[in-house]
Amino acid sequence: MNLFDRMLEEVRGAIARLAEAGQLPPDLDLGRVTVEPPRDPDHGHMATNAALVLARTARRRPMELAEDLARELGGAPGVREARATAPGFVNLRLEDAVWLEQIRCVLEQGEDYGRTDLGAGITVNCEYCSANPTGPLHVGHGRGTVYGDALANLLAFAGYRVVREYYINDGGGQVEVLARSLFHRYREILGDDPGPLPPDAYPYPELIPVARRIAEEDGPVWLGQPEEAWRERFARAGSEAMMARIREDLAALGVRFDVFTSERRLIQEGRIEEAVRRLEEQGHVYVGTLPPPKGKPVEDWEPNPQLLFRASAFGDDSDRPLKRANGAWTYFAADLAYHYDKFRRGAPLLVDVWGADHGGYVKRMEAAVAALTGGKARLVVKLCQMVHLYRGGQPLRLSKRAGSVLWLRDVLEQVGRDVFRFMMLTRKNDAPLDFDLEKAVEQSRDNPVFYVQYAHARICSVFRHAEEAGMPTDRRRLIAAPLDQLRDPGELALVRTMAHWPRVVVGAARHFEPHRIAFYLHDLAGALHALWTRGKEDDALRFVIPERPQVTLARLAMLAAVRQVIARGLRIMGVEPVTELQ
RNA sequence: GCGCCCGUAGCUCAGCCGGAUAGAGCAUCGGAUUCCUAAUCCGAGGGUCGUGGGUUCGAAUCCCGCCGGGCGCACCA
Repeated sequence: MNLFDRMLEEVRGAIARLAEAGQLPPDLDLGRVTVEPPRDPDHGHMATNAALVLARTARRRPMELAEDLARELGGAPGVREARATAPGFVNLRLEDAVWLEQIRCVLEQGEDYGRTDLGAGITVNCEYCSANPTGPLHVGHGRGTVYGDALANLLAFAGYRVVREYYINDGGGQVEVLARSLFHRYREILGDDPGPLPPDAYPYPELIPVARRIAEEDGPVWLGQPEEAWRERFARAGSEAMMARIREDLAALGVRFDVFTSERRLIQEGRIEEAVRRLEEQGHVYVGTLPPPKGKPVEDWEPNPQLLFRASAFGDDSDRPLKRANGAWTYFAADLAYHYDKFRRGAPLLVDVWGADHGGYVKRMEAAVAALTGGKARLVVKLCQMVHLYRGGQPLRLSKRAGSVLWLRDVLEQVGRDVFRFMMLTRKNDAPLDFDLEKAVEQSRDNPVFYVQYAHARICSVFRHAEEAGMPTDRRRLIAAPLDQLRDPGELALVRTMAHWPRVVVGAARHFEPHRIAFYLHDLAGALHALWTRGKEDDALRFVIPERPQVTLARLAMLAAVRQVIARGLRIMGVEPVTELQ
């Protein structure tokens, strides 16, 4: 249990004692009682709002109740001071030893320090990336993929059983476009002049080798054939080749999925009919005509009766088509079947990471999950906003039409996986993100990646020096270090920041916000850098002092613990901690 | 027109389930390097938290209106 939860228990105990003594009514609702670090460190290490929250129902003045609580808490183990302050907070100061003991916890628990059972072993299916198999990943895909991957790491650390899943959209119209694009290249290769590339075709040169392989394997047999004859062949070859390329891109990003699910396969296995039948049984499906779209007028709009899902009964703004006017299943129908499939594979919590341009799709998917699972599954959709690319402060103008796309792979080659991953997590998911290729490569001081990496590397450097000086650095000795040697306010501030880690994990996991890890690591690195510099000004504060082995051992233990927490945080972000920078 | 997201310092953004005098980085200005990595540190200036109401002990945070920006709005994905 982390320190804040431990103190919350003490607060609850104090409230129970007051209730027993008749100074508080029994059975108060303690749901809103919190123990948090105060914004202003002068107020103490922790503060509880208990008196403020309970005053009304207890019919007590907040300040008086706070004073009663402070009196009770003053005697709690590890509490040095408990003081009531206006308007009714109780500020707590803990014994230094309590904080310092966290060092030993970190060293003993290692990678597990900060792990929580928040998820209670519940299976969560995280679906992210899921880029169409029609081309390589670009930078926008990169953001959602990094976010999803870090979120999956975070949830796993927070006690969920995590399934990482990629949905391959290989069943719809976009792979037919891919097939036509490939066929165009195929004709070019075989000298059967197809004319200029049609405007809706994918212009990527990455398609040329795929077309060439078809030409080599099949020869000219498809020339002059109608689309129905070659579509399947080209669509299959194209999507498989592009998925192979996407898997390479994912590997370059350091992302691994547990499951790849193919839309085409879901369709072939009759899953759509199955899911729609289930909705039908519950009376959520009907044939009807939707009103015309409200946005820009659609020129070829005609009122058509369609098979519809009664999404409006589940909070959506309108009912949604399951079949097109031509009778084919819609993408939504397949996606609905897909989500039902994920639920039936054993995940009551479904997390989808989408681009912000799919925001209009959220409600209908939530409605579908609610209807299909009878409310037994919860769908959480996280939208990632756009990435704006810059180079040296100048916005990068890219246009798909002109074929000037910046592939993720190229960016990774330029800036490196770790920089890219960290930068993608320096904003919360629903805020747009500026990414400057030049600054990221520069490794300049306004690059937060290196600020954090530098802290880790500095600690590694201290250990190298300690070993050269013949100081013990093994884990066993560090765990037994005399932590009471750490008395400097800077040391204690660093240790307290480090001890916030379990809290950060819980907050980040509860809100599905891995960016909080990045901001926390920046703070922790800052506390380390500050302490470091004081050692340059005052010899007594240097980490390694050969003449004072006890102090040195305690400081090395502290540094080892901080390094452990930084490394853990970086790994959740999918960033490799470095041991030196040059 | 409707839905979702956003609006916090000159710029880019944090702000945890409502909490105390609203924070960080960049930029500007002033300092710190014999010695564990200066890719660092210390300090200063800079904010009506878009705006108007409401809820309450307390609102950047929750609710409503308005203004401004982004995304989306049958039969694509």
